[in-house]
Amino acid sequence: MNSLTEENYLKTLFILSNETGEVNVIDLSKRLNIKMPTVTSMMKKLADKKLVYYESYKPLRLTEKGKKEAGIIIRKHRLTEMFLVKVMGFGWEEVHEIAEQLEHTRSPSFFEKMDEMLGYPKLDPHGSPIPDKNGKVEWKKYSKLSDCKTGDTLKLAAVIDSSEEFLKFLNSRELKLGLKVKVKSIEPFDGTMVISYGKKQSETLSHTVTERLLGELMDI
Amino acid sequence: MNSLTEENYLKTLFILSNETGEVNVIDLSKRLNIKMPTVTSMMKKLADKKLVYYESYKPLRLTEKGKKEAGIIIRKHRLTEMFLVKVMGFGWEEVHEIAEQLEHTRSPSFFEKMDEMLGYPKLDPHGSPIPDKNGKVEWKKYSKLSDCKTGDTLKLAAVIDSSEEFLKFLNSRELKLGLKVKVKSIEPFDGTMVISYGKKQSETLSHTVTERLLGELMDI
DNA sequence: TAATTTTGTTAGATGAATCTAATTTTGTAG
DNA sequence: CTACAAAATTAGATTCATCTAACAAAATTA
Ligand SMILES: [Mn+2]
Ligand SMILES: [Mn+2]
Ligand SMILES: [Mn+2]
Ligand SMILES: [Mn+2]
Repeated sequence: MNSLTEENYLKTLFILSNETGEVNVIDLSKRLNIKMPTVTSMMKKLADKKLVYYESYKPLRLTEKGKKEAGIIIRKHRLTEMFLVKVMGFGWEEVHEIAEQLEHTRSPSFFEKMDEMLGYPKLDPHGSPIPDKNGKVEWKKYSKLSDCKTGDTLKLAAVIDSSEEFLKFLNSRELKLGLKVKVKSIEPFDGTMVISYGKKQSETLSHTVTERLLGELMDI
Repeated sequence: MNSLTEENYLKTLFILSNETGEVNVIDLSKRLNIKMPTVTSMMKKLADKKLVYYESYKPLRLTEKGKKEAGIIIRKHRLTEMFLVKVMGFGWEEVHEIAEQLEHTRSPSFFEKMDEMLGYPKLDPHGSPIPDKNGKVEWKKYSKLSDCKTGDTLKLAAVIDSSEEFLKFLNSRELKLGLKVKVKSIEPFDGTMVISYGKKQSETLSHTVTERLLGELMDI
């Protein structure tokens, strides 16, 4: 069995790999708020457990075993988020922190039951895919709103950031997944966008916001 | 904030105090499966935090602060058990181990929501009272079935042991809380009882079982 | 009361997960 | 190609929670 600490390293390494391809010690260190020497020694420990390939000064990579275990933790995290929203009535902005804790619960039947009650969902409340019981996951390739051009229409499908602050901001603008947003103009200097969606005729979003919104580009 | 480890000591000390009055190092040690020197040093630490009164060779006692914190953990444990049974459909024999983990979750709103969904229950699935938000709890004084005499009728209200094995045994005999059981005879040698309840005309229970069953004595 | 058993404490060690400081390796910019 | 900066590693310390071994106090038994 892996400790809670090890689980957090595995999960974060898995997610970073899918975000950015290569993951270096410093990346994990920043994401986990843990100093680099600590990360190095944990990588050696995980390598001993055959969960990570580790070679000094080389990028960090999960083994197949590591990917599987990480995927299962992410599964538990995302099922929990879905459960908190759909069954318990939490807002999507409230669930990430709670799931961060519950994801370490050791009880297959607890998550089985959630899955069943939810009707075997494929996505979490933030649009991220829920890995299957073997930790396997298909990552859809969405476009970032920030990469759209004037005139494009994007159907929002996922957020890149599940923090309470960001999601509260989206709530305040009535931005939710499923909405079709149209790019009305882009400020060349800093990428600020003016968009329209639903009843909103023109809403201004900073680049910081638009690069955290993913969706499918609609033709027309 | 207290660590998960500290929380388990507090909770166990609280429960043992109410079970047996005085609690000594050896009692906590046995209940937690932790060696006595470890318990002693943890008691010193909790005393520094004003959660426990500690004097060498004296019984262990929680301070008011300690009782409150312990009560709140027990509240989370018992609300969780109730939630697992009533909302998620687990059997009463399956929930203790899961609650043992979830009780350490740091999220007041998570337990608020459970409480709300359950309609502010006063008892957990094993008949134990759920402490209020300040950790206060009223322990009802029930009679043990093992203390009953031939001819007595006891309305089952709580079990003393929430382990999966014991509750599965009760399930196998269709023994549940709320049932009225009548003592038909008692073997003087070892206290084995023959009882009747529901459709069962005569069921034989060992002392080990009857001393774990609590209820209210019915007159008549 | 004296001997023995039980309970509790002290002392010192260990492993997990973290840190800081110092050093080394790698990458980059002139 | 050298110098500097960034990234990574090594070495050594710290804190938490645990253990074993040795000793001491309290309780029980004879
Ligand atoms: Mn999340
Ligand atoms: Mn976590
Ligand atoms: Mn329980
Ligand atoms: Mn616990």
